[in-house]
Amino acid sequence: MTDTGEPIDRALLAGPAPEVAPRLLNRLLVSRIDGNVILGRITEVEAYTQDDPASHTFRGRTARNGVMFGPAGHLYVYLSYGIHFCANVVTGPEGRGEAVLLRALAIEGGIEHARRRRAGRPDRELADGPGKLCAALGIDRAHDGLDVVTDDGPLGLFDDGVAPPQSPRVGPRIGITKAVDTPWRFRI
DNA sequence: AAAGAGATGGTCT
DNA sequence: GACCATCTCTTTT
Repeated sequence: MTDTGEPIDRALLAGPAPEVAPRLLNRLLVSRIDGNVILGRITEVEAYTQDDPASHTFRGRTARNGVMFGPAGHLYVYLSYGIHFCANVVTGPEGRGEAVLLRALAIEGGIEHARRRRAGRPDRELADGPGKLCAALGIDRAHDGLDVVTDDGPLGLFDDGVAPPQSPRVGPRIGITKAVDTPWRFRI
């Protein structure tokens, strides 16, 4: 089995999303969906909190966003623009309604499976967007609520010893219309 | 290289 | 019935 290190510490995810987000850079997201093992290193993320007008949780709990109010370390998956799935890692204390959107990955293992799921695209475009990374790894709404801080699920977050960047590139988030100046986007 | 527009469906008002 | 935490393809510079 590939050396992916160990699952990341759930306690690390219990902090505020804007603090957790940059620490997820360079972690490994491992997919075993449909029996295909794919490793992706996280290269871009965004933080969303409950006080944040751009967040799905800003107006309170609904059927869709319920997972974001649950315990840290679970995955919040939603359908974007009726076409693409987007995946978030829930952060903060239970009841708080915040998460980190996974925006981009560098595929480091099982790339042949990612290529098949993203047929016709060059390697650098396999997972360089939130919808694209879900397509490449096979993530869909069946995975909403899944615990990703475990070493034996279909999806897992791992720390293989590569440190997060000391000075990630920080800037405003993408594709939103509210709180457009809040600098909660982090990338390598 | 940049800009524009259509696709497409669930969620919430 | 409006509004999207997007992507891709087409058209224009």
